[in-house]
Amino acid sequence: MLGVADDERTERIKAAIRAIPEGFVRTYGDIAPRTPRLVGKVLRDAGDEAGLPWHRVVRADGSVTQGERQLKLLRAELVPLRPGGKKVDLEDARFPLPPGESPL
DNA sequence: AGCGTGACAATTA
DNA sequence: ATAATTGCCACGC
Repeated sequence: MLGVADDERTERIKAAIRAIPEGFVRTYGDIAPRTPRLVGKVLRDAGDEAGLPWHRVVRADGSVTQGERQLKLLRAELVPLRPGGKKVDLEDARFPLPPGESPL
């Protein structure tokens, strides 16, 4: 079995990330208002090839965690960036909360 | 139980 | 706008 028992918290986070459509982003705090660091841990543990759109997860101020590598992926998906191109325009790119996934 | 660490967030200077 | 500080909470040893 490849995927084994991820904790419910971890699984919930993965699902939330997977739910981000192309062209949009969500912040760590939006996914887990109380434990944004858990999200980072999950992403790091998952790796770049985990099937998760990790590049669509950005910080609360619109800055990205993985630098140019992530920015390139975001630009490729037409994600609205702020002048300067270093941060995401959250006002336009932030994906609304999908039904069924309410933050604690 | 304590201690250190972290793909964070909000505040203050 | 950048840097430093504090708060937060979950994980691993």
